[in-house]
Amino acid sequence: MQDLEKILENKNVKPTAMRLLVLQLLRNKNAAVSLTDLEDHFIKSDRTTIYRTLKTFVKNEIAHKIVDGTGITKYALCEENCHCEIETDLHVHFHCKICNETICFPKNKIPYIKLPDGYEADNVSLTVTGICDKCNT
Amino acid sequence: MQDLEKILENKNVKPTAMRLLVLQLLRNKNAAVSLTDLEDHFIKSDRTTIYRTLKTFVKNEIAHKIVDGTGITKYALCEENCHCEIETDLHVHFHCKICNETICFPKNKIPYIKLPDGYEADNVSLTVTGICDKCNT
DNA sequence: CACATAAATGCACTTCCGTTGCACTATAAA
DNA sequence: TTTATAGTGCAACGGAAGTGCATTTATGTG
Repeated sequence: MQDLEKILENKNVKPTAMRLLVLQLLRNKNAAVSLTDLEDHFIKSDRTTIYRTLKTFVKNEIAHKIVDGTGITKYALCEENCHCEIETDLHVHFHCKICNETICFPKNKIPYIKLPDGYEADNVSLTVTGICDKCNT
Repeated sequence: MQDLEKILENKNVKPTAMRLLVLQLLRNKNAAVSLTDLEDHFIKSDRTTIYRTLKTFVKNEIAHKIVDGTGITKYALCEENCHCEIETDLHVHFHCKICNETICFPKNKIPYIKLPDGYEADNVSLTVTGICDKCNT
């Protein structure tokens, strides 16, 4: 619990109760979570507060915003030493259409994409949709 | 115009007026379009009709559904001989955060992603976000 | 300690998009 | 012509993201 505060302070984010709770949950879950997930979990807290907490986390490079094709924004903790650089820090995500979970594949870095002249990339997302190992018969 | 009907009939879709219009627009645009885009363009037509037209197109492999990270579903025509197979038919998409357009890079096929044992893929999306050549200074 | 300021939180509300149910219309088959 | 089927239009719902404003909590200063 102590080190959770450290994580926030290192990113210049004040360790409020809400932030610590969200951070803790993100850390214990290896799947990406949505705003609604958090809302259902922290029933005493307001949606807006959680919403803004996540926004702060993304802005201060504590968490990633993940696009998994469901249309619902998910969030997951950045890896250690992540600076959200597109060449080095981005990995593949997998969305299971059965259990509806979205998980990170940190080992699978996103390969380099050569764009035509004039195009400039600042983010890349690669999502695989299918059936995860647990849901696979 | 004649061949538009052919395209639909080849996919077992009856060539109604609405479908021909949507197909024509998708063909002339090299960018992916959203339901709202079409709605704004065909102001005399109902949203639901266009929605279902797109749904039919996707089901019958006339168009792709595209995830570009904006949270808004976009659509683009399948390439010739596309069967929406993940190994061969899927390509990279680029979303420009300035002009808000999403375009296809049919030349950039999505590289093969090796998943852990037990995982089964049925779709892959790779989207690059940034600034397109037209919006780049 | 008292006060002033700023940050964080909670509540209400809005907007946007996707989706569905139902009635109506046009088209194709008998 | 009648009947069935497919397509279209209208209305409405629900989920999710986002905003404005009031209230509470934390922080700093005299």
